[in-house]
Amino acid sequence: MSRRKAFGLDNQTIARTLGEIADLLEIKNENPFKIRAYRNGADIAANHPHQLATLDLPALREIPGIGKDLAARIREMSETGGCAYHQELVAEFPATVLDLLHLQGVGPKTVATFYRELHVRTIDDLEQAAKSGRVRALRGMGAKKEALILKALEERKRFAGRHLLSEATEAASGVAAYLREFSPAATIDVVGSLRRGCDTCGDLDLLASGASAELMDAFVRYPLVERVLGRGDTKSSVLVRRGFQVDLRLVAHDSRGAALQYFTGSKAHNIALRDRAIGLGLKLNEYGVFRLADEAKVAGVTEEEVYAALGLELVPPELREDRGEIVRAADRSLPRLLERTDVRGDLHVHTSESDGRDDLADMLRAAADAGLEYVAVTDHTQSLTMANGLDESRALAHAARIRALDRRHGIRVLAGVECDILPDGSLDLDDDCLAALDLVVASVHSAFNQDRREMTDRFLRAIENPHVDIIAHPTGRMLLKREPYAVDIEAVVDAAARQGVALEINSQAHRLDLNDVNATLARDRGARIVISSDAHSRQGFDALAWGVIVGRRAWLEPRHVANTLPFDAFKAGLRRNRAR
DNA sequence: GCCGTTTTCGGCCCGACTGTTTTCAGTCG
Repeated sequence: MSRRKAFGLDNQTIARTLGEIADLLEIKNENPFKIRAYRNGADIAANHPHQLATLDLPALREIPGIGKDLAARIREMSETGGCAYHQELVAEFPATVLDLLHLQGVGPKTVATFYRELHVRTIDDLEQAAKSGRVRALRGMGAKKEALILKALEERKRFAGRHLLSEATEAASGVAAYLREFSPAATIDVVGSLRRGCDTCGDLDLLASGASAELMDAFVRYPLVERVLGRGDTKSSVLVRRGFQVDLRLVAHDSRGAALQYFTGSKAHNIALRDRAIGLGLKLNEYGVFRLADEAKVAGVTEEEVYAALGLELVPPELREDRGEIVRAADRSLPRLLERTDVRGDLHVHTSESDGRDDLADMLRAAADAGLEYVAVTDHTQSLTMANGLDESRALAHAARIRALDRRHGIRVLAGVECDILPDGSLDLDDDCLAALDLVVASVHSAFNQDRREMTDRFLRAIENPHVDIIAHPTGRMLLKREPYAVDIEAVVDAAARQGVALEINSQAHRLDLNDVNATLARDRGARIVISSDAHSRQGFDALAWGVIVGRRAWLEPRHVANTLPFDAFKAGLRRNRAR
């Protein structure tokens, strides 16, 4: 297989361009279905497990949602690095107006008006226009709208919008607990992208079923509320401390199932579901499933019943992305998704010997308390001096201490290291040392700015080292902070599959790396996958829950994840222990 | 712009809230 990638054009870049075309068409007030087609195309590109730039025209057109035009645009981008249609649109509306779309309460129509009437091109232009009272003078606007825009501009500066899954979960739990206390008879559910387990969340969606109207008053009076964005009888939105937008919807008890389904999304999943409903002579909304013929309600109390009315088995929330789950639900062949309790071992754990907070014995006890059957202790190596990384002699001495504690705290142990992959792809400890350990996790912590070729070769060389068992956090992304390294993940996955090296889903909430899409790719290409906590303290094992969610979003079953195996079977399956 | 076992034309998911509108457009999810 050729690894040459024209312009190194990745799916995210294609997705961004298609998304911008959709935004610009929206500002132009184009055909909404054309806009949807581009939006859908962007979504497909962002979530496609294989590099679209490597596909030819017929292969692109085989992807549902990619037709003649989109396929041609993707090919054009792959070959030239640009897209004439996109440039044409940018000539009409400067790309900077797209920033305006991200402001709360500002949509494409408003952006078009600002640009046409006030020549607003940038966020700063808009701020000046609003401050000088020019916004309120526009037709359809007023003093209130102008004040709202100034507020949105201020908030944009304060809150950059998105939140880690872990933080969002914590914030949502707080609001939900408050609402449950106020209205014990109601059922409070967390829905939206949080329920689907997305790695970051823009806002938090809560659903209250069977609550009295007073719950809405209680909601907008939640002590952490900083601002009420909207207040209605059945729907309200607030901003709470630390920049979380929280939306609450109220429905009757007998619509809970339909509302859970509706507000969990995703949008693409719901559209596909409603389409299916229509085909069955039914209508699906947040209140239930209804016969089109006579409006009779046929389901809505539980989610199971809603899916059943559509001839489907219940789809786990993590799969609701319109990535084939509906067909599988119709066949009753959805996977038996991984669960936290399936994970028996943790293969990436730090102690105070390097940069962990707790000592070896405490970490082993905590791992046992977390219900684990085995744990690999993998402290950093010497090139990470600020983490007090181990050289060969310390690594071997540490390994002896680790092995001495095997079974001592009710848990089996493996003596390992998290060995740095140096910029040239060689490893940070010599081969004799690595060979003397039970397990070697290898990862990149330096020279992040290497180009795609160098970084990819660096990983490939590390994978070729026979002492490497696992590659940790393979793309190096830091959610909301740092993009992934420029690396050809497909090439890394293929090499790992060939060499029997496992790829890690790192469970740290700011990493979640591999992500769901890449984990699916790894599974498809036959690479071994492990889910590890990267714990740096006794509490760090809790993070495994996040990694499991990523695995679920990647459709992983227990059999796809090596550390669901019992200790002996896992150990025997390690690359170093297999006859080659 | 995409799609098709009744279709190559004519469809394409649905509802709540806000502000400025005297009946509705825009935004959001």
